[in-house]
Amino acid sequence: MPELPEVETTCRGIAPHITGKKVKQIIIRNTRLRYPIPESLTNNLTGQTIHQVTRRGKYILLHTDAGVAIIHLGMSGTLRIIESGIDAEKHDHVDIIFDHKKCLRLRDPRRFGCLLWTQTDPQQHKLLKSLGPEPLSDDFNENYIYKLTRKRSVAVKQFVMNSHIVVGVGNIYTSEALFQAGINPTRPVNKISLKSCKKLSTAIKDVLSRAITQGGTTLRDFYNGEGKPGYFQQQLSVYGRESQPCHHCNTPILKIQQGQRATYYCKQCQR
DNA sequence: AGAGGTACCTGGCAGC
DNA sequence: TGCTGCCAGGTACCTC
Repeated sequence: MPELPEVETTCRGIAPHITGKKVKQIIIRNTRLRYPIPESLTNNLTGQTIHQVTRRGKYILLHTDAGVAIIHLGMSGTLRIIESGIDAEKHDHVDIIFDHKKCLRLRDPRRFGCLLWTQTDPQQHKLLKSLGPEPLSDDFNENYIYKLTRKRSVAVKQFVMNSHIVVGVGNIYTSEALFQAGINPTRPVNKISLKSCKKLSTAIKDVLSRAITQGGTTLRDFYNGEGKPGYFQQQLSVYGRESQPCHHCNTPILKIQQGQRATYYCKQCQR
């Protein structure tokens, strides 16, 4: 489910409710996420005060004096704030219960997400260490893209989706950004000019920013920290629009397969 | 080093 | 109604 806008929306949704609050109890109903939830999490996080909620790529970090909880929502995870005491449903794997009777509940049907604990710098954690730059930062620009693409022949769609190149841009927003940039998703990256790299970085920033403003994209099951859906799906130009007319030229939108993932594009507008 | 495939897991839906 | 197969927003890890 979540790409960067959804994770950012989740962070913004939960932060005001848990920042400065003390963890009273942690209930783990199922430790079997992508990586097993470590015992060190319960042992160390209980009794700690969350002093900051931050995001790195699609990872959500809960900072305390004792260490940092690292959360990834995978394909189907949600984090929401509820009143403590509400019955858990089938895929509600973890409750972090706070002093003020609020509960941060992690639900993840497909269990592709994770919940880890680190006592050292989270940026140096194995999972975060080699991530690419944040797409909305100045480090992510046409020169960066141009330099990294010269010796690669992979399709631009797969290049953009690689988190070691740039974080947070998943299947939906890659298709959308490539449409906005007018670039065919199958184009080998080393065939893209500096000028097109500029269009690409600009489009990625624009699509992500607009999606964050809309509270993310809810296709089936994304809800923010307060249980509300996102609205960006109403503005999708190509994603999920196979055979429907392109908003710009009326040509039917194509759906193809790239690296086992669906790609949507307009062959007329994207060259 | 880069590219491609596989694995993890469940739910929803189309088709029979 | 019920079964089967396919698809889904992610990404680490393996091999070539």
